[in-house]
Amino acid sequence: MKYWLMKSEPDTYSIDDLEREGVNMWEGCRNYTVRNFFRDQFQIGDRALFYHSNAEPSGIVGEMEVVSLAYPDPTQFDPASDYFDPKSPREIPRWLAVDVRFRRRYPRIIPLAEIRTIPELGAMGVVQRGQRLSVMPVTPEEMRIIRALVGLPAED
DNA sequence: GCCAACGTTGGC
DNA sequence: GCCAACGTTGGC
Repeated sequence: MKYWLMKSEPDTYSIDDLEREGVNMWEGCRNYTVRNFFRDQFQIGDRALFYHSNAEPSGIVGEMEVVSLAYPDPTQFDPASDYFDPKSPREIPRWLAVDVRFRRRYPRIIPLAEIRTIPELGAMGVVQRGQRLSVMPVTPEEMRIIRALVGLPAED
């Protein structure tokens, strides 16, 4: 099982939305590194931290579970979508999506400012200057530390 | 709202 | 295939 961190602006899609809906298609990623993570590394059962970006405060707000393998993101073919990509060939879709399921909301937000104070979390992409990937891997040790911050066991 | 960082695009 | 211009991300 792999661990991930996935960012969303809560004004666009928040953990409240995911908690209400249960399962959601994580669509609209238009970055090749993220596309390759989806294609090559995402597995059903992987866990992901839900991170609110451009938020007050920005930080980790809960966890979700990957419940599908990657599949072509339908929004790339939808002219009405903000994510429409007219250059993506239908036969070889350029962009992928995965389905995620709500697992838990943390009892409190873990703000980015707090993550920055923990030396063992210094390698996380989310604390690194200029790191803008919306999906990035998290190590088991980082996951353990983050869960401990909110009183959860390392395994669940 | 500002702006640094960096991925992507496109001219050549 | 280089690289400048442009657009986007996202913290502050």
